[in-house]
Amino acid sequence: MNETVRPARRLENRQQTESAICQAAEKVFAEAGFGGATMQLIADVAGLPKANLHYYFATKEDLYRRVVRDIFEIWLQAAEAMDAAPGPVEGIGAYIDAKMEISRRHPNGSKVWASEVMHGAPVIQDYLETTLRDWTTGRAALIQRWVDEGKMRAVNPEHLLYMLWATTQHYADFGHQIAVLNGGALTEADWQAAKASVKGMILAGIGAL
Amino acid sequence: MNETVRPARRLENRQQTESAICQAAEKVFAEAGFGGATMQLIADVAGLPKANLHYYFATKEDLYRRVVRDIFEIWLQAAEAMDAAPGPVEGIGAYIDAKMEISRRHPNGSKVWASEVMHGAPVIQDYLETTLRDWTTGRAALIQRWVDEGKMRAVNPEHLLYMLWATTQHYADFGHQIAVLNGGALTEADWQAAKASVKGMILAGIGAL
DNA sequence: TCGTTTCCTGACCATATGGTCAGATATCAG
DNA sequence: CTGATATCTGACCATATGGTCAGGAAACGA
Repeated sequence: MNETVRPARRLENRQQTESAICQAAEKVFAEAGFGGATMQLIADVAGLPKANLHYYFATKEDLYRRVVRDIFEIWLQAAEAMDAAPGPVEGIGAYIDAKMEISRRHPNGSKVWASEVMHGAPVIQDYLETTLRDWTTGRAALIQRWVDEGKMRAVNPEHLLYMLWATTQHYADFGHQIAVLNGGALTEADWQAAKASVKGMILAGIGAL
Repeated sequence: MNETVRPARRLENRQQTESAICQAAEKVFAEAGFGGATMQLIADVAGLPKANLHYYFATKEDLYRRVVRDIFEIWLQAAEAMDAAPGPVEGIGAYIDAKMEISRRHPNGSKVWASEVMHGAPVIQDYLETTLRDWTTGRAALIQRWVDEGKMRAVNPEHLLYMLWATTQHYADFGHQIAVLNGGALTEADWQAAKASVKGMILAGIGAL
């Protein structure tokens, strides 16, 4: 029951295997969607027998839930950059940087989340209604404070947040489309340009530049 | 072979049935993804026997391809508003209005497209490489012209287009999430506010307001 | 009316999938 | 070393799915 009781050797193995499964699952779920993904394929990618997956995750949905939760945690952490900031230029700028970096490093997680929401959030409805809602309310209030203090143009805070999510996640979710139009995957320089473009547009849009 | 030869009664029936199938398919594909959608469910939604679907569309992929193509056509039409415009305020403003309206009226089509692209565009790769690429090149040139004429701030035209797509389609693709955060589906007033917010932010962002 | 073509459909099939389970294997505490 | 526990896996199963097909019904031209 208690994981701290579990011996070192086994615990290490367990974490390693679980991590491999999650990584494989994230990739497969992102590329095929929940319905299109198969436990067999995830097992193959992870290099494990299918039955072993069911030892770690009872059902496909359990595994999926874990993958979605992971990306959500990552996003929540990225938001902390926004809180300590003295104003919108630093706060929103840092948030954009962080979100863009996540789109670059975790494109599959972003896709899984997008897919889940698009399908009506059947397994993460509670996250939306609790954690995300609270988070949104708090940041909207922060933005409103900046507006009241005359640090930025009077924009609707919620819609600004939607725009931040939309623009940054677009580079993950629609990465394939962008790559095709770009004539190949984005280079380091391309990513810097993308980041600068998004930041420049939005900061100018809120009148903070 | 030639459809104009087909008698009126049959032609009318055929179009009606085909339309019903496409409408049902769009809904089901959007809600379940390509892999998760079943011909049986599409048939049920359309109110037809499953075998009948296969009379109109040989395979699931054929039907899917049709649905994706339909939304793509709609988007292409929306772009025409941009061309005749004398400058960015009218052109981009009209484009945002049109895209937002499509997000509102055809959220399912937008989701199907997003899902397709996220999965690596297995069936519409050619659209991306031909039609969409040409379209993008043309509009980027138009935007660059506006920049050169001093009608707007010097922004990267491609990234501006990505931002336009991201922000407008977000209201369709993530409509569920937005509805939850909004405490219910967007009302007419909410949509007007969303439209105004997106337009205001972006037009200010490109220095055209 | 009549033969022809198009349209429709229930029943069926091969296959793939999520999940199970008994038994083998490895690791552990004592 | 030994018994107990956790981990692993090949073989298996019930079910669901995309797709087929033979034959019936409806619409058509003449």
